[in-house]
Amino acid sequence: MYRITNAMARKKEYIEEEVIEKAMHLFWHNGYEGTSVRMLEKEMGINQFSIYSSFGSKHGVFQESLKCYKQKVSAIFNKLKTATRGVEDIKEFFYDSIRASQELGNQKGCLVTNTYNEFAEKEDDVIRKEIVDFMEGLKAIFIEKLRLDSSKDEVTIRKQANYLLLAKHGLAAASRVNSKEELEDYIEMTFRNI
Amino acid sequence: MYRITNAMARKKEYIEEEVIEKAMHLFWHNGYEGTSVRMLEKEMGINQFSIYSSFGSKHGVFQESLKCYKQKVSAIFNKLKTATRGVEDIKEFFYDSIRASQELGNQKGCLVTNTYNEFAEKEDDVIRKEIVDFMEGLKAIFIEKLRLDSSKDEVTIRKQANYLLLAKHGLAAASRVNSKEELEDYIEMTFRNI
DNA sequence: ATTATTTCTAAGCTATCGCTTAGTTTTGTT
DNA sequence: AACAAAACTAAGCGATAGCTTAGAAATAAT
Repeated sequence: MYRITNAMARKKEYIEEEVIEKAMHLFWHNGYEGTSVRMLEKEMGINQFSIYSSFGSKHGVFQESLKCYKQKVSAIFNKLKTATRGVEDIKEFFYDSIRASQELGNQKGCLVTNTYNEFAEKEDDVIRKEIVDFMEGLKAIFIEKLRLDSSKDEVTIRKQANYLLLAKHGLAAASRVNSKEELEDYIEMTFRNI
Repeated sequence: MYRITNAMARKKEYIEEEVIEKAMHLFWHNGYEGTSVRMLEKEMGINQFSIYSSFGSKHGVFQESLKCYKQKVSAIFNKLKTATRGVEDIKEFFYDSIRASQELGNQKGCLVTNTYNEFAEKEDDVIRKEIVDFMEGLKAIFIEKLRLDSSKDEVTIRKQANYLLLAKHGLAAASRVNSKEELEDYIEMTFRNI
């Protein structure tokens, strides 16, 4: 029997934040079901054992990927949050989202909304909470901006609901368009009467 | 050696049109990837052998299911085709679609649009053609109705493109809403400025 | 009744899924 | 150098995917 010591062990040969970013892009492009652990293994550049010891499960990798995504887009969120013009800021938010999606090298819209669609029929409270938080957060910001424009008018419950719809379907549209131009048309169409 | 005769053989114990309708509902509810051949076997009430001898492959079953769906909704299409009011008819088309979806016992929006989303990144020309034909057909009808309303105005290319977007995203929205009321709100929001 | 033909049931095929385990290698402390 | 702890490689686990096949059962002309 050896007594327990504080001997140090072998070092990790990868940085978790770095490999998760690669996983995120894979999930973004192929969806959750469309991404296998073997694919993750290849893309992340680490063995399955390392994946499971770092993140527990494929689901765990996905959760971390979602967090990574949220962090990547947080700059756009903060810009919208601190903006002061009103509805025009919301419109710009969508254009910022398109740009960010392209800069991140991905044309598959919004990872959160893609996930919302894919997980719609699944019973997965962890993911559902992540998504709903994101959507409701966006809705709250939208309503704030709306208040800036119509300081005299009341922001009715129904108007608030419409803004949640806008957040949901607007971002969803980004995942379905065939081109940047098409998405721009869609945004213009959507905002024509707000 | 027996000589070739015209002896008749055993009869099929199922009607292909009937079992395909059941398959369609399964695909509608769970998507293509979310539906396994074992599930089809159970739902259609026939053995895997029969599935493969009748339809060749899972893909074949899906193709027939899409055709079945198109036939089911053809009544709504024809109503829109022969309508004469204009944009108001398009709006009613969406409401008819909601009603039909509920009457067919399914709340998963439009099978064609769901398929469009699920097959977006797949290389599957057969399915893609089915979907594009459907969308373009709908767009053409929309433009016809638009002409009724603005007989003097020109129906620009850009306006036409917007109507394709409307067809695509409007139907897509139907697959993402949480309630009938939400979809109605979305339709109202969409049509507020057309 | 015999025969050819088709449909049926049920078992099994290979490939891949998410995940685990056995055993080796690397590490810092003793 | 001896040792415990952690991370590595690679093989393999049971379950399920889409699909096929072997053989029994049913059919109608002969």
